[in-house]
Amino acid sequence: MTTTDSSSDHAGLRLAAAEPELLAGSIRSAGLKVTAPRLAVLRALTDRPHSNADALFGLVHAGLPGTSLQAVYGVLASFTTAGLVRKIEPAGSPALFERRVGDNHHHIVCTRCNVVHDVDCAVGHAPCLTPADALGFDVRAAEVIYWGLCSSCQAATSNP
Amino acid sequence: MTTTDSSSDHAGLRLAAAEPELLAGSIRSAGLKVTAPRLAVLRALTDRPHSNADALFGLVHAGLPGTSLQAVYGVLASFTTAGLVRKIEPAGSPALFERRVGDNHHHIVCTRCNVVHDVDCAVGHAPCLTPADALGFDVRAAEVIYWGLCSSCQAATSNP
DNA sequence: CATTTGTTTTGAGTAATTCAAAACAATATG
DNA sequence: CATATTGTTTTGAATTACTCAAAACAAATG
Repeated sequence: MTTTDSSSDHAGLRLAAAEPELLAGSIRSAGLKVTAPRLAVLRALTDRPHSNADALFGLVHAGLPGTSLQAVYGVLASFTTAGLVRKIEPAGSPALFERRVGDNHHHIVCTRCNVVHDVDCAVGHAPCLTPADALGFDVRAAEVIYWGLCSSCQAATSNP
Repeated sequence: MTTTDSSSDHAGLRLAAAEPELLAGSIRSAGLKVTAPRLAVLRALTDRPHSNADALFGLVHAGLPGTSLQAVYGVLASFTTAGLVRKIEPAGSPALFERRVGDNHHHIVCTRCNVVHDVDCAVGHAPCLTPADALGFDVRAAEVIYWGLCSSCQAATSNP
């Protein structure tokens, strides 16, 4: 664990020290207790958006060896219901998580290497939120996933 | 097994008799052998689009008790790769299958009762096929899922 | 009708995730 | 600041949806 100097609040914010406080702050303001596994998951997710539970477990466990995979699942579940992270579930992939929430953004997934990137939708502000015929549904969200080949995989495919 | 009268091709098509032939025809023209489990799965999928493997197994097994769940998975896999059915995988749900393929249509899912309906996209012919920034991807498909409350669930929610 | 090729059965295995009880830790309270 | 309360994590097991592999079997082909 990094040295958390509790008297550091008198000084100017140094980035390395400030970051854990920011993470703790967002956990606290989501109404959740701040714990070491939660900080570690949130930091891992900051560094590696679109990670799955297993990858996050690997990152977290490296710095905090006591942490269990189930704890990571638990942290992710509480974060997701608290609106602190967003869970995405592309076909054929385990669930992925990201901190970018509250905006209406979508994803583009490479069918070959499975890399995921964020994309904003083409159609203005609230893209595709109105289907041609909502069939009486009260539509609350529209989820768009683009599938294709990322540029590296296009390159790898043309020169094999 | 229904009586397959191979001499029936001389007569006019009766609907009850014609249907198995139509099903067989589409299996054959997908380059697949026609078998009883395949006919049964395709028929079940005609009657109940957006079914999962388990539900299809139930329907198929009722009429063809020898059929195994793995056979249903096998049939669905071959149908999917042959382009005869489409597999959709909404978040939090097992995979669903439908016969409506080749057109660009999307889905609307009830967050309460999980009912699924087809929808055409609002934005013309190839909806959302162009993300704001494709990030160098060669985009091949766009998948849209709308989430909301279906009309029955809206009613059930307002008068509890 | 025999052969080939593809399909299904049977049985086992796996990945991702969830559940439950007990141990434990963070915040609220006296 | 000690303690109670509540929420979190650990440990261990279970479950769901799905895949794999070998042997038995059936459809199409010549």
